[in-house]
Amino acid sequence: MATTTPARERTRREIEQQAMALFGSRGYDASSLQDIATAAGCSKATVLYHFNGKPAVLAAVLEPSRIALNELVAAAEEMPAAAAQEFALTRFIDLAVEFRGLINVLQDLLGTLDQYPEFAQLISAGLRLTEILAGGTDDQLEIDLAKFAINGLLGECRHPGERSDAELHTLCDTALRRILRLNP
Amino acid sequence: MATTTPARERTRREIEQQAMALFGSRGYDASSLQDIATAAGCSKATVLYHFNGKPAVLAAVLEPSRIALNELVAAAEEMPAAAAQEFALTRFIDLAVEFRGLINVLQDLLGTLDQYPEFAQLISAGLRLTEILAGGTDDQLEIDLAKFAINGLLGECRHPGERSDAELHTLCDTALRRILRLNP
DNA sequence: GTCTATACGAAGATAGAC
DNA sequence: GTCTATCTTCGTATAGAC
Repeated sequence: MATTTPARERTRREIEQQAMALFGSRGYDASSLQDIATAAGCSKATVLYHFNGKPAVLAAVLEPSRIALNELVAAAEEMPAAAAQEFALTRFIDLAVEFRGLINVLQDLLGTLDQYPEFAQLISAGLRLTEILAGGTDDQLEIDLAKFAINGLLGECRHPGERSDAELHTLCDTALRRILRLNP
Repeated sequence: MATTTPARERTRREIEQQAMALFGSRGYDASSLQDIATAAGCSKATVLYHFNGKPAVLAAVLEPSRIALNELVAAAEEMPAAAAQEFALTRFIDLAVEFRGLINVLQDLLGTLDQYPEFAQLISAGLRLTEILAGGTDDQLEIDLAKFAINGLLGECRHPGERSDAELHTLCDTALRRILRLNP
């Protein structure tokens, strides 16, 4: 079962890759199924044969970041609160910088994301991350401040080319530490 | 010229109000011209007679907040930097809370907003606000932090009904003061 | 001046031929 | 598996009734 899919999944992966490039550069809404199909060298119907609608294409594109976020949260939940907070802060900034091309997509969809069951796990991981970043406190204000910080971070990661990875990293680290009152 | 438009502008205002309600509850993209026309009790073509395209409807809906933001920035620019910073912080939070129903719309459109000349002034006012909130410094990190704060604030104002105005106000005030290192 | 009726191209999605 | 043809609805544009 390891020698898989010689030509079988080739089209699917091609669609996925082209969709990722288009979503990253133009955003989700501005990338039509026709655009994706043309870029992948197939027809619109073929895209919809491999993926059950446009949101499913997006879900496939976001899969690697979803897995990474889940692993981050799972690892943090094994730690005591203070260590988890520090761990989540640094690792989440790493993730945001690494996948920053896709954050455009998330921001495009944040308002309607909860309408798609494909993204339920992504949303719940985001909520758990919020609580971890808040340091495990019960104080609703601190939890809301952590959410505030995540929103700011997502907004900052949307403009590729303006900053280097290192600059973006510094900015996010400074902002999160100030909001969460964590020393560097 | 004061006794104006008995029935003249009634349809226009009705369209504007219904569009504001729809944009606020469902977002811009999810509200079609047909939805707006039906809610206003007229046809799609009538909407387009009064407004030169869907973005023009949005511009009309955003007009009050645009004016308020411009007045805020203009007033702040008459003050010394430190006073302007404090003034902009408190007044901008007031505005964000007051118009929070429309912030969904802004977030929907932030990625493509610069494609519409209707919103150039709104964007430039936002940029000037960022500099004022940064306290008039030249430090790019501090300016970026102010932008970070605005992004967080916009993100927080999107969920109506979850918090009271007072709670939202407290949250934004705390977050902005922590990021900008301003004492309460 | 105000509005309705109608048409156009492009979007997402489906059915059925090959 | 992949295609063409077709459906509905979207935003937009125009012609013409009142």
